[in-house]
Amino acid sequence: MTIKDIARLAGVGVTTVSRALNGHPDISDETREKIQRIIKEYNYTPNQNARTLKQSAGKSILLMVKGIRSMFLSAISEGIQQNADEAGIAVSVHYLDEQADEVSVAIKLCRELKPVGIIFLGGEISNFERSFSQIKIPCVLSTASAKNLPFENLSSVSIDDFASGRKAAELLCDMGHRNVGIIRGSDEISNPSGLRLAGVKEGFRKHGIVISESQVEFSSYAISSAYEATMALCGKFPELTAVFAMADIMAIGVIRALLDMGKRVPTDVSVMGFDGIELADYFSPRITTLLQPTQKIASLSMRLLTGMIHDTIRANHIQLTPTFKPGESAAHLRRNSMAE
Amino acid sequence: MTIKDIARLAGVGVTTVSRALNGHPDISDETREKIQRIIKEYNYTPNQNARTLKQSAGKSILLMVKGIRSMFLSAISEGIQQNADEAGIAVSVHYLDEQADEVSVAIKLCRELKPVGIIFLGGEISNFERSFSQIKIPCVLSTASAKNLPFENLSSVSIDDFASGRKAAELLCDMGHRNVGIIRGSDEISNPSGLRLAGVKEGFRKHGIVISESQVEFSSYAISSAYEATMALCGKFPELTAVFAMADIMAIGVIRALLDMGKRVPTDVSVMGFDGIELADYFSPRITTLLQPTQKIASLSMRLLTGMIHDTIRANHIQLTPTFKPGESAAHLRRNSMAE
DNA sequence: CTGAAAGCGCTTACAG
DNA sequence: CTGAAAGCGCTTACAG
Repeated sequence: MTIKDIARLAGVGVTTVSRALNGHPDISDETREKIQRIIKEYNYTPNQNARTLKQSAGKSILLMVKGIRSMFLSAISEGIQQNADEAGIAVSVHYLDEQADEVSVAIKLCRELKPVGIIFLGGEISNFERSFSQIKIPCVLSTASAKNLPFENLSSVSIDDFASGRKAAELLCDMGHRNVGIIRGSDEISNPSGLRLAGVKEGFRKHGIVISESQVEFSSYAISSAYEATMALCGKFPELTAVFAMADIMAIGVIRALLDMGKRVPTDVSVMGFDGIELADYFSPRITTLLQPTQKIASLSMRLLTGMIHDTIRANHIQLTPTFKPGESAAHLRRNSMAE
Repeated sequence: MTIKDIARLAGVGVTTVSRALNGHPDISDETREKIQRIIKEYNYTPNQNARTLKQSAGKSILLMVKGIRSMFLSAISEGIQQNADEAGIAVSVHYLDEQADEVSVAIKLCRELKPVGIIFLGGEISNFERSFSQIKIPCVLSTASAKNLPFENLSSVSIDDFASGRKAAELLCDMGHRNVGIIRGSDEISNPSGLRLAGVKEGFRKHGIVISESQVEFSSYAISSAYEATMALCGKFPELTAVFAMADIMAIGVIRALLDMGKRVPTDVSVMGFDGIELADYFSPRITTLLQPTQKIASLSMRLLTGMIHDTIRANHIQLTPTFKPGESAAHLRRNSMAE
């Protein structure tokens, strides 16, 4: 069943069928209805390959989600898709794992899908530096800031990662913690966890505390990875009274590791997470965390992208602030366990 | 940059470039190497739209994953992709949400991707009954049995859901539980949770216990949904001493709800999960569960599919057995809280 | 081992 | 308002 069959059945040319298919105005109501009836009757759907092969430009946007299992990104992704639905914009979602190069994949997809714009959820700055210049359509990087990148067609929506790290440090300081271990993500300085770590250091420095490398461990976004990292951290920095994990999913591995070492949370060790995923609120203890405004990130990403597509705005870099969400996993340091 | 440009650059015809691209044998080493050098140099990748538009049959398999956020299905999905990688088979993964009709979507994708086979992860039996007859290529349904469906090109790999439900009932009975609440999934009788519920009833009947409708609540695969379901369940069946949740992700919502009602797990109420996702092992308490053999499901699914594709086997329905995994969320009923 | 030509199923100027 | 024709970038008989 092709457009030719429909044309024959309807007694019209293929051009006319194409017009009916694409809601083109130059067609009589009568003809359009007849064609639509036949399409329905034969349950015909046009071949997308042929369509995009020929089309000079598609009309959908591309959503690249890096971190298929991430509950945090899922929440934003769903928000974006909802926003797009409401605006009548088709979105083609592509999932990548943590190691993939999202920019290279996007470049390839651009040729095949010819999207009008792209939203990158959870991208890696270095991938953008390496090859984003090949992408010429409007794009938005969500959850990491692109303000230091030299691209005029790339906006970004993120939290202020440096300030967020500082805030985490201050919250833990206010609770009396002086010996804090840190579980961080990706090892790039310009990525969110690099910026947050710098913020944490700055926050502690204000209180006269220097964070050394022995207080920091790397982890991927797998719970098991955070578990291992915590074991290693406690080995090299046993005096810690609190752990700051840069993602709630990591905090879960952290808490389990602490429990397995016979430590109570938060009585012996406090744990602070980051992101504010749904699971954090169902965990036991409920995870004390810094909540990222996922719905705001979603709607702003869409708004920036459509604005750039319609040429009403230029590339723009928005930074939001996370909210402290008290849970049950962090508490004031007890006097008797203070090292000082 | 198209195949024509490459042909011009290499001083050969497009047919020859196509041959080099597709690893066709009828080409001299010299020519192939020259073409490959140019492809690398210009970083050319063929347009998939044009390719599949023309190709009578593709060579990739389709993997339809229903339940994008499901950690259980993710584990199987990753196993399948790994198996496919090792066998040198390309797989195109498509994610759907719980409400989508995976069979209709697959029918559409077949026309566009022309896959040689499809694996459905987490499908709904009723969708297969409605429209699977339109699919003519070999398919495998994973995690639900298709043995009662009349399709010669559809195999299945699943656990024996009825026996699994009975096993859960027996385990809880052995722990002394007589008043067990059940949090089940999808409301279709022929789907896994329907079969498991029938198994649970059978298991309890052997011990002279009848499970009434007031002991059963529905839940989606969202933690919050299981939380609400548990609240409702405890309202209408307050005497329960154990809850069987048909997915670990539900068990998390169940435990949180019980804790919020001031009940201790497992001291006051035992909770048994299902699936054996990684998170279950990091939760506190560790979730007692029935572990599905995800890696075995993955490898068998691939083996069945490739066997059918190469016509060496016919459609086949394999049922596996889950393993009891003792955790910390279920325990023997304490004497003093026994109702009898 | 190689290449010219047909054609996959659409869309898009172009002409009427 | 409508249709014949060109062409998107490939693959695939076919002929050499």
